[in-house]
Amino acid sequence: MSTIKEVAQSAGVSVATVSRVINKDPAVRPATRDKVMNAIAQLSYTPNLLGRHLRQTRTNKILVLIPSISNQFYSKIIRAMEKVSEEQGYDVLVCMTHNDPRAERRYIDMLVTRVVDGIVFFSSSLSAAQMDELASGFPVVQCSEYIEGSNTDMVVIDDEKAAYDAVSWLLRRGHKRVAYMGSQVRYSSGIRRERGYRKAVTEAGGKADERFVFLDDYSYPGGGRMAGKYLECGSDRPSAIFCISDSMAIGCINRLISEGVDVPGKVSVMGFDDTSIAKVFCPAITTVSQPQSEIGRLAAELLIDRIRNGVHKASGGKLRKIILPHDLVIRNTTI
Amino acid sequence: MSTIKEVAQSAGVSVATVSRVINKDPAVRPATRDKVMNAIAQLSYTPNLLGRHLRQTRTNKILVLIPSISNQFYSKIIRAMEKVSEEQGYDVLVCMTHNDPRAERRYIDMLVTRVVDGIVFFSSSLSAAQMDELASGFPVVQCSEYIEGSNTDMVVIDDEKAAYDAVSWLLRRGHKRVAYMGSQVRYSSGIRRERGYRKAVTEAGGKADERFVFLDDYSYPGGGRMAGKYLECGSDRPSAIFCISDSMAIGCINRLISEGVDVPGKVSVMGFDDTSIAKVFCPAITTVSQPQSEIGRLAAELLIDRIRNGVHKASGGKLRKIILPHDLVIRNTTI
DNA sequence: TGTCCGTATGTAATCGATTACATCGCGGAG
DNA sequence: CTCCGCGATGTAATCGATTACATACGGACA
Repeated sequence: MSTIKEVAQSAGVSVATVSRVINKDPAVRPATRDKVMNAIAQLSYTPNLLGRHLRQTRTNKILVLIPSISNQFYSKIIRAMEKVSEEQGYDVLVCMTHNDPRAERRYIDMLVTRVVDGIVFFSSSLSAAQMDELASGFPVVQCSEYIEGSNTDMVVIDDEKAAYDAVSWLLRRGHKRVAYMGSQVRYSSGIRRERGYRKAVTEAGGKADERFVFLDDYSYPGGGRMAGKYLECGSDRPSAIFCISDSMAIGCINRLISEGVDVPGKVSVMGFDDTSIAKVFCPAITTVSQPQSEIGRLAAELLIDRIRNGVHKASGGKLRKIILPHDLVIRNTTI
Repeated sequence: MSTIKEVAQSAGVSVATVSRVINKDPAVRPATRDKVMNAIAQLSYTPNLLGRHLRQTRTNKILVLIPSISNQFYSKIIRAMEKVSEEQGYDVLVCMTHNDPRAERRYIDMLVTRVVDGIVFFSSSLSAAQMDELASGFPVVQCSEYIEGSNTDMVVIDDEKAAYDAVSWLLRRGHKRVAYMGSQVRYSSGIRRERGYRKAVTEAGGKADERFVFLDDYSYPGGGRMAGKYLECGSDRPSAIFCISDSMAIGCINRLISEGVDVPGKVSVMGFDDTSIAKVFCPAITTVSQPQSEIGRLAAELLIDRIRNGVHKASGGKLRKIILPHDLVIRNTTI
């Protein structure tokens, strides 16, 4: 690989001039520019960004940290982030933590060691203090998930209220009891949704029956397994199930149907996220939708603002916690 | 942010010594090491990797380029890559091209400008010549998809044969005709699968009826839309459908069922990839499985080998094209 | 013609690390 | 007692770029 020095030599100018040409400095004579451009083409030279970034102390890249790409939910959000980022001249990198704190640490290091300019967190295993400390030195935004007690910019929905609304709706529709299917990994959103679930149940005069609070993972198979447990409960089981993801709901519904239990005839099932399959699935899934594009757009904007204006000065130093509205989408898996 | 120089000053040693401590050079006295460690902790110093990488000319990061994370197929493959990479001390970054050549170019620049050490391509919009040129200077592996006529390391399955096997199986089971549902975006794997489809149909004495070759996108809704077109074909439509992805198959099946068409009673539907939902879905989906973990593992190994041993010297300079076996997984959407 | 000024380019410091080589002090061998 | 070698540390070059500052040149003006 050729360097700026070789180009300079080959063009018969100094490295400074080559750098000027690369950076489109108007103060270089057309004739010189041409010479340099030729040399660049000749040697098929591309600047080493490490050198540039080292000098400029910025990289124009942002990192998005998610647990896993196998969860469809992130797809639309990240797409929106990419749109904003592209407009603003930033590249978006995605890394997966698989809820492994060590992996997370390695990727956070990319920020701390200045390989990227900022991070969007979807769930983190940091403590509130650690997160706050990171955010005090680097541009950081929490998205969808957030660490309880932490103070950073964030874009979220009111998960507790969303779950409360969903479960309340089921109860109002005449279901006496509602089962809960959540995540074993205690994502903050999961905790809040469970809280909303319990609140709705309690307020309706019942109390949450621990036999009907199931935990597994976010996947289709996870939903299937929980449906299995649910079926083992015998005939006094609830007539409605609130799942905290669409994948769970689908895994669950398929299991129920294959065991001959009619959905929604015998059991109503509700999902969460309104991912692309929810509308297409048969029966179409009743679910809680989040404004995914809006979430992604805002998160990217907040982050880039912090990057551009400095961690402490952006938005006058004030934190921004944006809570976006959720929405109940009634389809055909509930009566 | 503090630098190595500040740490040196604060510890009362030279930068060289600090660097030695960071890099665990055994030749530094325990007492000095402690002084330095203290200073590091005091200043909460973290090395700037740009500086290090600039000197070392490697970054220990590999980039995985995929069209979009909304396709579940990549999930398990990338997971396997992450495992290998972690063992070998590499970080995995994922970027999405959305089939936009400009976006792809920007991410390839991360390789050319030495921000990452190598790239795994899942589909690319480069020409064969461009890909070959890139591969002649940088570590590159093509995975699942590959550009026809290009010469790089690659890990793939025999898509043509896989589709041929799948469709032949349907024909042998007594289906007189088989419809094809593929991707509008002409991924190389799609082209080869279509070729395999046509070959099977032709060999069985028929010829592919263009009315029954549908193209849309890989998504659930795409499958639904094609099912709509299929239904419009009236009563002389084929009794089996071969889809080139599980999502398509699911979207398709759901649409068929909701229109009262029994699957597999009236129509058999076959998917591709054996993603996690295929087994769980009801009815469970007959599909073509690819050894995803194996694909990911091998692709990462090939790439890291090229990175470690140099583009031209790795594997004695020979290209490695690994073709892995596929497998027909018979479940309940076909008779 | 001499001074001044602006334009185009070169020189060299700099970013933050690594690392080849130099240096220093100390203990053991002769 | 001197010299050698080795272990521990420092000095300075280096990676590949950017950029502040210096300089050379040429033209305008008095």
